Amino acid sequence: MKAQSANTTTESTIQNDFIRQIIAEEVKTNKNEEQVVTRFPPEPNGYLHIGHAKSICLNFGIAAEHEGRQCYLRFDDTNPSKENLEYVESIKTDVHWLGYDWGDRLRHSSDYFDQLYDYAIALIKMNKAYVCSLTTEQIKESRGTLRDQGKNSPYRDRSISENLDLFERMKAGEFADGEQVLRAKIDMASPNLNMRDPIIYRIKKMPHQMTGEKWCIYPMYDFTHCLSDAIEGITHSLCTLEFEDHRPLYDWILDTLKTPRHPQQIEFARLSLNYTVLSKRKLQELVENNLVSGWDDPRMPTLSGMRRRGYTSSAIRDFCDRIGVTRKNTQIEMGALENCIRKDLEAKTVRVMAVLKPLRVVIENYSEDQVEQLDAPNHPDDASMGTHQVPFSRVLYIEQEDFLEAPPKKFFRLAPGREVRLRYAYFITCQAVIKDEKGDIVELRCTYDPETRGGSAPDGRKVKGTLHWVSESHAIKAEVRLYDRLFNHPNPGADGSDFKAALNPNSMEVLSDTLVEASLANAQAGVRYQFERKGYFCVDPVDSSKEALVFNRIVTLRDSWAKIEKANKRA
RNA sequence: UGGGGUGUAGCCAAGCGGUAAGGCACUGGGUUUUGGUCUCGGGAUCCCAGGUUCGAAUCCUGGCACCCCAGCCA
Repeated sequence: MKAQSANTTTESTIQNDFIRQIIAEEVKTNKNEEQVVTRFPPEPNGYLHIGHAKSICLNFGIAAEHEGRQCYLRFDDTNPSKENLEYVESIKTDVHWLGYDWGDRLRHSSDYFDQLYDYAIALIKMNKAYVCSLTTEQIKESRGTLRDQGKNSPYRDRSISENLDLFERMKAGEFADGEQVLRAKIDMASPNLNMRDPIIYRIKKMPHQMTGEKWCIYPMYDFTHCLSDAIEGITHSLCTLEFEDHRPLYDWILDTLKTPRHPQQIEFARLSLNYTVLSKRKLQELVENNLVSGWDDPRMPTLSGMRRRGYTSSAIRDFCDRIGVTRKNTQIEMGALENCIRKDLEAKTVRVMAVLKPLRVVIENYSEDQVEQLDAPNHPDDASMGTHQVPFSRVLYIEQEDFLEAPPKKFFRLAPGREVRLRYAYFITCQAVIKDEKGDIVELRCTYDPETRGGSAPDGRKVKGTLHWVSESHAIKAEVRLYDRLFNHPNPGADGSDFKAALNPNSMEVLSDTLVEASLANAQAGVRYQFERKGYFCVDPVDSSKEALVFNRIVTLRDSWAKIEKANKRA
């Protein structure tokens, strides 16, 4: 049996956020005769990030909790100038990886272009929409400001037949981009800017990733989204807070067109994480300026980046469960995310030894030609995970930071004359320190106690420190990439400066002389390990090969010695 | 002195008139062949001010702070 509690990743906490409460109440009072249906509606104009994961978990999660289990994956592709198929594919990959399946409910807003066009015609016929011939600047001017109401367009009272004709000609390509737009006729005096005769169709003479050359007019988000929801039979249209002001328009369109269904829009706060940025625009900027290696750079908060880094989807789902869903703008600490991945990996990961920054150790009383295979459990608290063997010999390497000539208080590791345990092996005592001409330590001469094989002394004597190690002649050289937070400011760019100025120059440290234990010879791409005492690592799926292993550090272990060290320095 | 939102511990977050859950972080102890894990313990009177009530984080009034909105982006 595992020592830790069972509900780390398999059982998720029962969620009862305000949205689920609303839905539960409605189900109870049978408001929706149909079942609960949701949708995740990304625009394919970038890669998904951890913020999208929150929405995915919410939408697919809620659907899964109700009869029918329906959640659509809908690409909101109404702007061909920003969208492309590469993004579509990456989004599908990421949603699946996160553990969700849309079944046969894959849709594009562009699937509805014909219906949307008909709805626009209907609006015109109801005298609720008109073609406006004002220029972009004129529309902007007449819209008014936050304080002052707008002015009616001189084209607002065109006849229905003229509007029908003009709209038809817009569709036929008779006008240039920007020359005409279709606007909903609502109220230019509304205090809500979205209601001041919003544009619902614009001319864009460019091919669309899905519909090709068929259209040169494209519907705007506000017109498209509510109708797409209605067409699909979405019952609850969950979106982020900035769309709150759009809800009256969402409702106006559906009410005015008397759609058979009227989904309910509910807004929640988007995720914000400190020490990173979660905005497709900013992430794209990092990619385009080569400040990271790509959308899947392991330092990126994108799902593809986190996946490559070694994050598990279960940890991300757990994270989304823990942060909750509210209407409060908050900033979550990176530590909360790290806690989730540590917790997940703690239970699942095989323990191995890897010396990141090696220091040579010669065991003087161990014969040169001897090699012992020592048993090492794969997991200290889960015998069912089995064991593996690690070779021990006369020349070893330990971590440089595990030896100090002049150890401070509470330093339990190796020092001249001190005895420590080599994990799963023997107690060793440092007898001499060898330095080069510059005075740098290059080697330690130690002795071992043959009686302590396996790591405990028959006489009952204790040692405070246990070090990880590798055997020189058996170890495998590997590259290790130590990742740290991408930014060194909790809220990059918040003070009005360029967010890129807050980039952490030390967000990646590449170690090329790392030595890993022999059992890692066949480490497969994407597999995660715990390097004992150092952290969780993942075989890089892109750059690693059997000949040249590359490991990414997913996250460090909690390090209480680092805290003591810090406190020592302060004192 | 336009409209829409939000304010519970350092960070999240329950609470829905009956006397402040939980998690993360921090911190103290125990266990431990990872200074890991596990485990036990420690912190708030709920933005402020009035009011209603036997009783308010929860209701009312008035403030204050912060966020969002003036793309032919989503």
